[in-house]
Amino acid sequence: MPWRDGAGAPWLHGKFKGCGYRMTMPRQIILDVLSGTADHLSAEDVYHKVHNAYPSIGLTTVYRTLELLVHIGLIYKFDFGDGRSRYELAEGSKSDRHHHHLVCTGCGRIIDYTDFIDEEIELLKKTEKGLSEKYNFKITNHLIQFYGLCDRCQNK
Amino acid sequence: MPWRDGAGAPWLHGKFKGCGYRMTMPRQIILDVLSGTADHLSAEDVYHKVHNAYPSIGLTTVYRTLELLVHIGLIYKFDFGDGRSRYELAEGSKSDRHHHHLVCTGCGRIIDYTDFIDEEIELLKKTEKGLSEKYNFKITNHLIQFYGLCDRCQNK
DNA sequence: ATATCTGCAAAGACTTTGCATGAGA
DNA sequence: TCTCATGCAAAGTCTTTGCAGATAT
Repeated sequence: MPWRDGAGAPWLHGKFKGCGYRMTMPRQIILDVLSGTADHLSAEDVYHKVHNAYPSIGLTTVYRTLELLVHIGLIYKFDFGDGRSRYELAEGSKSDRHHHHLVCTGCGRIIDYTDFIDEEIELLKKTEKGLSEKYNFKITNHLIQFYGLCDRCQNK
Repeated sequence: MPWRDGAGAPWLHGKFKGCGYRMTMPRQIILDVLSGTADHLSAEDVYHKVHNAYPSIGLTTVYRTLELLVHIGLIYKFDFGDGRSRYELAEGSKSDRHHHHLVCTGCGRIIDYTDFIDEEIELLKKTEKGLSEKYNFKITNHLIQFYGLCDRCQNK
């Protein structure tokens, strides 16, 4: 069976094979789904979207693939406090800018922002360096989120 | 039954009553436990510690009390990625400085740090102001965490 | 006195695991 | 061919809910 013309098909094969993993239909389609949305999908969201193109897929496979993709570094896993994990493509995969999140504690809406990112990055670099030295802690990642009420939820 | 000489007994009564809640033994002891540790306890951690002083307490009450304390703003709830929520006293309660966390993805160890906090706060204020205006988003809280490997886990 | 709080048991929600079948390289 | 991946079902974990009895004010 030929590969679908998925978003990241060409170089993803290499990425998978290089790590000793096989490129399969479910994996391809899950990546397509993640590439094709700007939302922050939960495992079940992904499952439902994938189901359209590939009805026989199981939720287990979705979980296992997402875990794998996080491990490879192709996607990020987030917790926004609503009890389920959410996933989004890592920057390298798309022409996505590095961003952080505004989380509405009223309705759960997530807003991506890139404002002040340059200054943020600068401070983060400095902080990472300082913390690495002081605590001998090898920093690989960071998380910044703001919580509050979105415009809709303020008027209630 | 007289009140225990708990850490925050005096002013907490007021805080509870002012919000229409009753100050009970379980609540008092849970607060004592949270005040008496620098760790980031899970609900079950709290349950076990409270159990020593008050064996009849139920895990349900711990969950309900923690939720209440978060709601009142006396404690913060965190997710460090290990599947369970963790709690720590808010700054006002103790003479605790505002801090953020280093999370070791190897062993789950949490390190509090206060380095660069002043610069961080400054940038955060600026960012909060900018984001509030741009997205009409009323920011109430923020979260900053660094992930990586602690000294022990790097040598494995 | 009475509205709130508690503990137990059961249910709920999300995620992981075991295992036989199926599919990629 | 032979290992890796999948799907189903079942189990696992953390957390929430329902309800009768206990408790604070």
